[in-house]
Amino acid sequence: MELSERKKQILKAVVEHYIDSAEPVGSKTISQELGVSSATIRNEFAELCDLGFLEQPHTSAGRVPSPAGYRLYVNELMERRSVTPQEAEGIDETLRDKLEGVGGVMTNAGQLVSSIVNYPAYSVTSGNAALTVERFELVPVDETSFITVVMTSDQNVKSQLQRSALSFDASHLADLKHLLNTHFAGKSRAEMSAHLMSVSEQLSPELFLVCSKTVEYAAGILDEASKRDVETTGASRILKMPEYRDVDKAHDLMTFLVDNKENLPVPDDGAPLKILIGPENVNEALRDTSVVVASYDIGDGMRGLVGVVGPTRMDYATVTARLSYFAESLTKMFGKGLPSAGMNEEHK
Amino acid sequence: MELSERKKQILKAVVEHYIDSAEPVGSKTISQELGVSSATIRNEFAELCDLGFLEQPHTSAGRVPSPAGYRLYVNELMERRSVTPQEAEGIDETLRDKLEGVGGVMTNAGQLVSSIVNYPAYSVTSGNAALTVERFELVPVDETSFITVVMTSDQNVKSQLQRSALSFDASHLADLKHLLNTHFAGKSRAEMSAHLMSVSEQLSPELFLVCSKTVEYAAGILDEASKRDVETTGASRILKMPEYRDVDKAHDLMTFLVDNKENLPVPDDGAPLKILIGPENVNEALRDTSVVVASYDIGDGMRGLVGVVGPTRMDYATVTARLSYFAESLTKMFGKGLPSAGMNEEHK
DNA sequence: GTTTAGCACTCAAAAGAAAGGAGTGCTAAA
DNA sequence: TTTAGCACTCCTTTCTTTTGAGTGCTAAAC
Repeated sequence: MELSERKKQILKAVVEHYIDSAEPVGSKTISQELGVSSATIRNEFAELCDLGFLEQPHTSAGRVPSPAGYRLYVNELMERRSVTPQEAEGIDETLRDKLEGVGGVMTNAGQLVSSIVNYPAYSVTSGNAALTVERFELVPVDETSFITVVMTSDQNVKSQLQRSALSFDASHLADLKHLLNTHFAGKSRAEMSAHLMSVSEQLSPELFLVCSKTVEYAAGILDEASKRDVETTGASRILKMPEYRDVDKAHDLMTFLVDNKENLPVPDDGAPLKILIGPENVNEALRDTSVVVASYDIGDGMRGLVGVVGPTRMDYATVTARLSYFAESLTKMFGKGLPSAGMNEEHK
Repeated sequence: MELSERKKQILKAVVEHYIDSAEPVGSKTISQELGVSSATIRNEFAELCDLGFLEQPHTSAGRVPSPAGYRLYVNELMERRSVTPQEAEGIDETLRDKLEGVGGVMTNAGQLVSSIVNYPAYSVTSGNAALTVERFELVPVDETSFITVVMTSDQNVKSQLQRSALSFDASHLADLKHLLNTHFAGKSRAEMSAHLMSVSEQLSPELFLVCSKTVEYAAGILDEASKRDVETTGASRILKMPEYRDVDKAHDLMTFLVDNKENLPVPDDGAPLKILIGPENVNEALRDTSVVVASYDIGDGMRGLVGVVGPTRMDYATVTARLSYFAESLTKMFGKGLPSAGMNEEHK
């Protein structure tokens, strides 16, 4: 059954008032706004309660949106505005600042978002499990040590100084490098490990040791890259929100955000923006918070996620506008190629 | 003037009671403990107040240690115990766990300390400004790109894929490498920049561009390494402490710990352990907190710092014992050489 | 059939009043 | 010098009262 136009207006007004006052909304407030008497509003209130869109903290209090109310608001009632020029400018600036600073927008994405929307935020960089080693390079340093350079299929380069009991001259190294490249390049993490076994018999124990050390180093890089990484920031912002005046509640959410960040929602459909309201969150600890999460394109078909966590009384309009804009900006940046995107191994 | 033995005993008892109850301590409590009447204690209380070692929240309340009281306690009264076997075991285990995980004890040092002492903690890795590039290596990839490998004087290796408009064959690269190594290896950050100018005239514009890109990459590495890095963790632990039941107070400290971490005390005398009590902290925001900070040896004469932040009513005995043990363990580890200390460029 | 004025009613929160009790300071005696 | 005794302070707790925003319902007005 479809709600009457007036009921929608009322619901919208209640949600919006509640969002910026955090206080139950009374019939009088709404009556002034819509130009009908408070008695009429009260009748409508009662029906909206029956329908499950509003709730009453106690008999003689105003109304508060229920999760279903927020849902309807978000789906149909909310004006899906885009960012204002000022907002856009602010976000652009934040992005510029951080970009010039220490590389890796992705790593600070959470922090940026948090400062942009003023809620705690998180960022997920979903790992690439299909990554392989494109090539090995070995650069001699002195008799007993050399530099291992590993280039992965996403054109990242990492390197390490490696010492060995054996002494190597240039030709030995070249042989080892050839061996590594023919046997291990292009292989997945699992294949590399498996192959290491079969190679063991063909080599002298000493050489095998060096070889396996190198392969393990490479495997470590792939492992690291395949891991999903979740970072949260700005958790302390909740302390300024009336719903978290209760220290224990605040503590619970904060420790969840810090210690349990892996359980933050990571939607895997490709939707650009997802809103999870209160009990829609699977995770117990998020039952009376809302999460807005957006995905952006890293290139190579890979995606990153940035999310915002706040009370259900979240300013959905602003958050969605800013978060979308932020995610789109990131996508654009990766599309155009970052200053040194994919060419730089350093994070942070 | 030296305090009487009994006054010292009383002060010690008051501090210790207050540390674990967070409640003003009355004469009766102490009287039971010392076997003198409460009236006697009250007389002593009054004198200790006059001397500035105790304070009275209000007329009819018990006594609370003043900063000077804590100071005396820490300097003379506290039993400077070392960790119990159980504590040692716990810390060793924490260290082992994290060590095996993703490298860099230093980066997680703060987190480890926080979990060990149950207060917010921070870790400072003081940068090395004297670092130089030990050598450059250039590894060809294809006509227009190569891998730049930079090895710094602390034996760290970093590398980057570099593209160029120019096409390079092996001999060109060898020349460029020679150029880089003769002109820029062993130079400090500033010298490198300066030298880049003087080289500019000897090279073709295109070659100079490539050269300067490489040098800038190296300079960036040195910059990064010379920067002091402060990380804080466990800030939310304060929410469990009675002095931070007030959300605003908690918020202030937490945002300070997160956003102003650069202002956390970083003592530069070589003392292994330093305790800063309340107003002894220069920083306004730390005026009613105490900080215990220990330094550990990274090797090569470099030092790292780990610190603990808490209310002045901090459990100094436990914190100092555990923190010292932790710092000593780290020093030992770096001394013996970590699994791959100084050989691995990845952090985080 | 809506809408609205009117009114009695509810209930949380704020304000006030009273009781309780831990702790003090002071005095005077041991 | 120590301690018992006692009046006093003032925070905390509890209970009561007041207040007021907001409600639900009814009956009249549109």
